[in-house]
Amino acid sequence: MKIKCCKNKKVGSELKGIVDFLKVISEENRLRILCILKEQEMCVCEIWQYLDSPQNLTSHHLKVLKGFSLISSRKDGLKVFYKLNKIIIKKYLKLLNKFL
Amino acid sequence: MKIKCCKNKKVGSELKGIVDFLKVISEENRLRILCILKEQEMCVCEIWQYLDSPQNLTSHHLKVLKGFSLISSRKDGLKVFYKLNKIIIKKYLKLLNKFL
DNA sequence: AAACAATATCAATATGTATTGATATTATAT
DNA sequence: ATATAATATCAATACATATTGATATTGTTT
Repeated sequence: MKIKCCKNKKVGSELKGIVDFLKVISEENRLRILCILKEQEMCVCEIWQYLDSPQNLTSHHLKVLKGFSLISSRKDGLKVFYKLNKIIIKKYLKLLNKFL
Repeated sequence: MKIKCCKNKKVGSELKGIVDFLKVISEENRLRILCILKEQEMCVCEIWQYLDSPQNLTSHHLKVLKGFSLISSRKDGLKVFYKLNKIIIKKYLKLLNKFL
């Protein structure tokens, strides 16, 4: 019996990567941020009002998402605009679909 | 600006459902259990040895997965065999892919 | 330079979830 | 009936993560 995700080292570490990705997106605010940014680029002040979540908390979630390269940002004056990193997200989704 | 996942009630509750699903599978042992069961039906005593996770903890994770209908079980003497509920899992993956 | 607006950071706390150890349950075998 | 094997449950603890409140940073406007 060769169970891939338990015996194979490469597959095992891929699985850990997926788990980390899932931990990041399994939070309501963060998943919502991704959904919002799927439709359009947006600045923080708009995002946190859409979420109905305080500014600092939203900022923190954005940092987590960015730390995982699921989103990227550009500065424009006072504002910081975030946008979705569709390629990275697709990569993880593909991997997840392969595993499940 | 009509951001679906924030304004639309139905979409919003779908999102919460996805989050719950993601919370369940974003745990290494549980995801691994799903991967194992993808390949074959298996009893608890085999599963926990594959995972290298104690019996009671494995049993607990199985309960969580079953509570979400991601797996189902049948009894055969002393042993309990678990198998993947592929249809439910596919349903959630499809939904997730729609959102991201 | 001072005031303001948008964003980020940080420490403290709260909340949730995984893990452990001990024990209960269920079915089988002697 | 007793002993054993497989699984499940439960309370206690440990650990991780989200949230809050206060403050810092950065760029803009006057």
